[in-house]
Parts: sequence; C-alpha cells; structure tokens
Amino acid sequence: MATHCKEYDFLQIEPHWQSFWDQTRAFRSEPDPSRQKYYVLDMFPYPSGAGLHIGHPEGYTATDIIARYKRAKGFSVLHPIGWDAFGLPAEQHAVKTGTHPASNTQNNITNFRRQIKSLGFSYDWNREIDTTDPRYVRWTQWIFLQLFKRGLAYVDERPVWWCPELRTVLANEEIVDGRSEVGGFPVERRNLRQWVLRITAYAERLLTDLKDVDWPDSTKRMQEAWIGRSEGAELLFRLENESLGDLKVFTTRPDTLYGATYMVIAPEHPLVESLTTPEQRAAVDAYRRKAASKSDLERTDLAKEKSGVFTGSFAINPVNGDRIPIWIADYVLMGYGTGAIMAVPAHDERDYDFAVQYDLPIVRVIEPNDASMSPEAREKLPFVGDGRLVNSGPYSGLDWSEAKKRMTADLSEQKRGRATVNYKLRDWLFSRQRYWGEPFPVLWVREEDYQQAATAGLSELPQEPVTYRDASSGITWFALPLPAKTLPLTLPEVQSYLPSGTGESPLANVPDWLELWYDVSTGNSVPARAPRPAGASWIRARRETNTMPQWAGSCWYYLRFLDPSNSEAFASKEALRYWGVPDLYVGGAEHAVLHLLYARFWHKVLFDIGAVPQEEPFKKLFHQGIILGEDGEKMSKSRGNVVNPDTIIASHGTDSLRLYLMFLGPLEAMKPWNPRGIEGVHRFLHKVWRLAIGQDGQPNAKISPIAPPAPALEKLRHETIRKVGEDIEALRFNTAISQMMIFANALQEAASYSRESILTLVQLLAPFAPHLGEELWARLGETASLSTAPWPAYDPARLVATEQKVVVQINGKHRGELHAPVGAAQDAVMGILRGQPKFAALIEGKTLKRTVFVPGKILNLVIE
RNA sequence: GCCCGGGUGGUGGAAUGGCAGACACGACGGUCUUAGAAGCCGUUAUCGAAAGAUGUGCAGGUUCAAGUCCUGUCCCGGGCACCA
Repeated sequence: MATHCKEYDFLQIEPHWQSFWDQTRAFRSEPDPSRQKYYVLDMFPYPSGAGLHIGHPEGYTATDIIARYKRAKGFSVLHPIGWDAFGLPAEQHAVKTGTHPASNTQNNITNFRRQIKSLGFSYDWNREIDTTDPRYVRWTQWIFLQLFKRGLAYVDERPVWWCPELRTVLANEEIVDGRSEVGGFPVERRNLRQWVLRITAYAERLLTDLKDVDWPDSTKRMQEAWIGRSEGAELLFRLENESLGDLKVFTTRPDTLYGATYMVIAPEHPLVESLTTPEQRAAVDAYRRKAASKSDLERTDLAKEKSGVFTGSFAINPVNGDRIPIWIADYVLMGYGTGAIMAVPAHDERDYDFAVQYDLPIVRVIEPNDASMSPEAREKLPFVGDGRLVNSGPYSGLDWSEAKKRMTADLSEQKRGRATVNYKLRDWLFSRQRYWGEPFPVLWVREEDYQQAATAGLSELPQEPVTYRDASSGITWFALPLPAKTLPLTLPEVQSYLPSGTGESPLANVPDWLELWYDVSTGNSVPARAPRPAGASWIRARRETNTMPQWAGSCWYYLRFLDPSNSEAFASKEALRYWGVPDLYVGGAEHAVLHLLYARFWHKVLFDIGAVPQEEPFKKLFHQGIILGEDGEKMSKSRGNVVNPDTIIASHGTDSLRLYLMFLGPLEAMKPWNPRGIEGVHRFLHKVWRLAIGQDGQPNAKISPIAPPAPALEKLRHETIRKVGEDIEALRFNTAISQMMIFANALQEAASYSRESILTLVQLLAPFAPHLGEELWARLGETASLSTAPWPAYDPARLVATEQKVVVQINGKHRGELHAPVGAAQDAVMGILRGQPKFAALIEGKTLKRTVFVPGKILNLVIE
C-alpha cells in the first residue's frame, strides 16, 4: 500500500495517499446512531479567479486536524466543503468577455477543487455543494418564500448606494471609504425599489441569544454594537401650532427633560414643511438642498462642525410648559429613533456643540454625585455622567436613574410618553441589480389577479400583501410568490451581462423570461408575446428582475451539507436530527458581523417555522488570524508579497505547508510568513522519517522489538499524548507541534526506542501531516489505514514521577532547586534543604520570618 | 471620540500568580566530507573575567512571589462612529 521510496519523497507520497483516500472514500460520513456526531465546518470559499489564498489552507488545516482527531477519538465526523459561487467578480468577468458567468465559475471551482485536494483535507467530497447549482438555488428560494410568507420580506423605495461605474446598487458593506469595495469607484445616493428583509424583528433575540454561543468575545461585542440596543423613552411634545399635532422624540435621558432648550428634527423629517414659517422658508429650503446634496460620507466627514437652521416654530415642554424652538440639523438622522430629538446641551456633547454654535440656552439639570471630583470638573459642561437632578421642579434631588423611571411613568400616565427600546440595526437590503444571483421567486401582478391567485391557493401568501406603487403609471403592483413546487426559478440566457443602467438587472432585457401569461391554478407560464392561453386562470405577470445578494447562499449552506442531494427538502428530518448544527465553525473575522448575523437571522426563522431544531446555527466559532507577507504587510498582488500554496506544495510538500501554517503561532493571531520557517518544519518531518525509516528504506534499526521501553522515554510518550490531545481540543496547534518536536528529539537521542514510541509519534503527527502519517504507519507494518486507527491513550499514572523538582527562593529570588520525593511535605523538603550546604549557608544565622511552600513546585523562605 | 485585542531575545513565539524566553528560525563554533549539501554535537536575552546583577512598552501599586492581577500612561492592530 505504501510507496517504496527510500528517502522522504513527498512528491511521490502525497499524491499516492490522496488517491488512496479518494478511491477508498475514506472520509465519507453517514449518520451512525451508535456514535456521537461531530460537525466541523469551514467558511466555504468564494472560488475567485486568483485561486487559493494562503489564508484558506490556514483555517482549513485547523479544521482538518480537528476532523481527523475527532475521527480517531471515535466520533462520526461531518467535514464538508463547497463553493459560495455567486458573486460580482464572475459577473464582471462575464461583462468583459461575454462568456456566461457559470462557465467562469465552473472553471474557478475546478481549480479550487484541485488545489484543495492537493492539500489532503479529509472532506467528504460526496457532499460538495455549489450555491449556483439549481438544485441548491431551489432551496435558497424556498427559504425566501418562508420569509415572504411570514411577512419578513417587503419592498420599499429607498435611497441606496448607486455606483455609476458598476451600474449597480451596492450594499453598505460593499462600500469602503465612500467608494465601491470592488474597483474603488465613486458612489452616490439614488432611490430604487428594493427587497428588504425584516431582520429588525429579530433584533432582540439576535442580541440576547449571543449569551448561548461559544464565540470570541470581540465578535459578540461587534454584533452587540451592530444591533445597538438602547433603552429610553418616546416623548410627545405638543406643538405651539396645535393644528400640527405632536412632535415625537426618542431619548435615552428622559431625566434631563427640564434641560431641553431646543428641539432638532432631521432634514428629511415629514414635519419640516409644515413647521417652517414663511420668514424661515428661504433659509430652510437652502439648508435642505445642501443636506440632500451631501453624500453620507461628507455628512460624517464634517462631523466636527455642526450646522442647522431654525424652523421658526416652537414646541411645548410637557413638564414645565416652556416654549422650545425647533431647529433642523443633519446631525439628527431620520433613520434612527423618530428622526427628532429634544436637545439637552448641558448633558450631551453634540447638543452642547450645536448650542454654542447657535447661541442657544444651556440649562444644567444634573449635578455629579462623585464627591471626589474637583470643583472645576463639577462645573464643566457638558456633563454626561450620572448624578442628581437639579432645576427639575418636583424631581429635583432625585438620583438620575430613579428620575428616569418616575418621569417616564408620569408622562406615560398623561399619555405624553412611554418607555421604549431602539436599535441601530436596520432592515437588510436584500436585492441586487445583477444577473449572477438567485432570481426572486416572485411575480408582479395587478390587484384583481392577485385576488384570483389567492383564491386558487397555489401560492402561500403573507397576511398583508406586499405591494408597490409605480409612480409613473400610478399602478399598484402585488407581489405573488411562485408555488414552492415550481422551484427553482432559473436564470435565463442573456445577450449582455451589462446591467440595464436604469437600475434594473440584465434580466430586464429578456422579454420572454420577464413578461408572462401565468396560470394561477397550475403555476405554468408562457411568454407574454404568445397569445393568452384559454382558460380563466391565466393572468398577466411580470417577473422580479432583482436578484438576491451573495449572502443568500451562504446563509444556510451549513444545513445543506447535512443532506446535499435531497430533492424533497433542504435536508431530511433524520439528517437534521443527527447532524444538527456545526460543533465548530472556523473562518475569518471579516465575517464577524454580516455573514454571521444574517445566517443567525435565517436560522431563527427556520427554527420558528419548525424546520430546524436549534435556535442558533453556530455553537462554537473561531477566527483564524490573517497571514501577512514576509514584509509584515498584508499580502497583495501590488506589493508582490503573495505566497501561493501551489508553489510551497511543489517545493516542500503539503504536509510541510500544513505543519508550518499551524506552527507559525496561535491560530487566531495575525502573523507574518517566514520562508525560512517552512524549512524548519520540513526538517522536522525529515527527522520523523529517519526515526521511522533507515537508509535502506526498511524500518529504522534503532526500533527495538524486544527491549522494554526506557521509563523516561515512556513517561515522555504519555505526556506527549496528553499534551497533543489537549492542545488540539483547544486549537493550540503550535504548542502541540512543539511537544511532538520535544518527543522526536528525545527519540533521536535515545540509543533505541520501542516500536510503540515511533508509532505514537506518527499517529499524533498524522492529523497535521496526514500523508507522512499514512506512509510511515504502513511502512512500520500496520495494515489498516491510519485514518481508521483509534487515537492513542495515555495512562495518567505514568505521568507521575517519583521525584520532583522544587525551586528554592529566598525572599522571592531564585536561589536554586532541589529534588524531593513526590508528595513530600514542607518539613521533609526543609530537611533536604538544610542537608545541602549551598542552601544551608544562605539561611545560616538568619531569622526565618515566613515560609511559603507550594508542594512539588516552590519553597520560598522569607528571612531577615 | 467610543468599544475590543496586543506590546516578551536578532525573528516567529512559549509560560494554571511560582525557574521568563519552551519549541523553532537565524547566527556562531565543531564533527563528517576532496569539497559542499544534508545530518549530528555545542553556544546563542543583556551587562560582567567571574560571582553575580539586570530584564517581558513606560510609571506606580497589590503579593512571600507579577509577563500574568490593579491604577495611570504611551505605542501598534481591529471594529464602530453625530444612533439622541
């Protein structure tokens, strides 16, 4: 089974075992009720034209080690891979070359698959998935229909980022520093009809359920910050012109209500028109024009300088009847809270800056409690800390937290306010004006046709229809979902992949796909240019031209891996019950918010409809660190510091690359690539080879068949089994490797060693360097594949030595060490110490003030 | 500005409050060789001839004992950013 090379010939060994694993389908996983399952998942790659980046094998090696280790520990392991294959680059390539994005995507996948296979990962290739495969798209669309049915999808005309160069809409996350992430082109605001998912309905659960997952703290914090929950109150201010009703504001500080000296509404606030007095009209119009022309970037860039304009109108403070001027300023955002605030300049930095700039009154209503504060600090405004109320009528003297509660309750009684919670999280803009994405399984129809379809009952409709009014025609269109059984809705062939440039995707240029006669009783359709088929159930319909963003496919792929070829459901109940959700998920921190938040949202929806049994998709999450170039800079083509895995595999072998990536430092750390480092681990693998195989290609003569193992070596063997196992469990691969190096060095120094010793080393190393592992395992005479061998056990009793080293300190300073029997008490150790002249001299004639003794570790004598 | 990480030899890094620098890389010396490569053996934090002293960004503190805990501060990296 093994090769016959005499030297460590990785170029021969690695392909040999890769085809062995392939042919024997060694890593196929099937549900096995007799064994515990373990599902270890990588963030699946986008198959870019550039091929595998060195960051991919870093994370993938980590999960592969876990997968191989867990298999050896007797788990039934699910370790799959697939392709997140929709995306803008393939479409841009198509625009440039005119070739179908699918063919470019398939080429890239072929290259990625070759590269990943050459790394020897133990994926179950029977479960490979591709998000662009119609059999996959079908279920992505099906999940969308579930969201739609529950009222979690809607359309909205809203300002989006428009990139004239790419002729498409971009999401916030696709914009970096005011330019498109892809290409770096300028972007601007434009209003378009968009699909939006109501993720805000899940804000509270997305926040509170973070406590149940084992994730890096920093990632949880980022999600918390993104969701941005804040508790406060909505307060109603009567307007002086009573015919205009009330002005509703959101505040987290209702306790400062007596300090409100002006109000601010956003430039886009609906009351702007009616609040503006004739005298202020010109100034307000000028200000609004200016605000509208500013991009968001400019708006935030000019953050330091506040600007605004007075409306001429006043509101009435509900607690004291004060007349408060109402201003317009762009530091208040229409998208958060109510788009209006009460400004308390004494206790808010932004309000303070604004008040100073426009010479508005500043009234202190909170005094600090902290007695240790200097008089100057107590006087300083704005003061945003906690304290006691002053100048606040009947509430003066109360602690601020108490005042918050009472004032909110009192206002609530008068129907002038209520306690409320606000989130920074916005609904998720879910459509793109592109070709290369999942089409929405939705038809736009007229109201009477929608009613007819509703009666026919073929499609599952939301309680409230999703509609939009076309401003130019005045027609209100109704969104009719396709029946689930007709899915997938596939992409048509197009002449050009260029977006229409009018805000619609290239799909708008395919009339036969777009305009239909649709049969509400069967779900059948024919192009609209054909005559209307006979029968009352045929209606006129237009397909949705938007496609879904790339996030759609990656939101649920971990579920498809459970049962990838199922054509009845996205996964069978049995598969869902057995495999559940990933036990470990490894991927880059760049997905800390968006992908992981979106996937959690979809998973919770699936949980709510009873489609999955767990509330959270990813129990344990780990981020691998970025590997920097040799120069300590981020790898990039322009810097010329990119390391290509193929090159390393050719020069040093996959096992060396894998081992080096893991030895480089802690998995989560950002660390620079060092070409000399790969030589080091490569030498180590050579050393292991020589420990196992002699120059003649036969097992090394130093391996003793009969002699009992040396006790010290045997103890080290057990220690190494323990340490490597513990480190793998904790994803501390760098220290696991160093322990194996220590063991290998000890074997090399020994005159002879047991066969068990070298087998142990090979086996512990195998998850890291699986090809060398299999080769040596077979060459040492084992007949079954190492991939099926159980993990070696260690005997805790063997770890205990008879003698222990005790460090001797005098006044906390290291003064040497002595050896004492294990478990020796303080008195016994003191006895040994006094018996050694070196130590006895140190305490001679001194007063022993105190003795600190940690058994088996340290003896610290405090003397005078 | 706010929220997270992190600063340890020439380099990557190791260290449940208990011997700082494991394991490697690099460098230097030796061995083998006609020579080299690969092995193998040794040295390698700093100062010092040595004994010893000093040493984990900086300044303090807690402790018998601090890289580790606390306070302040500087620097680097990541995230968020007028969110009321």
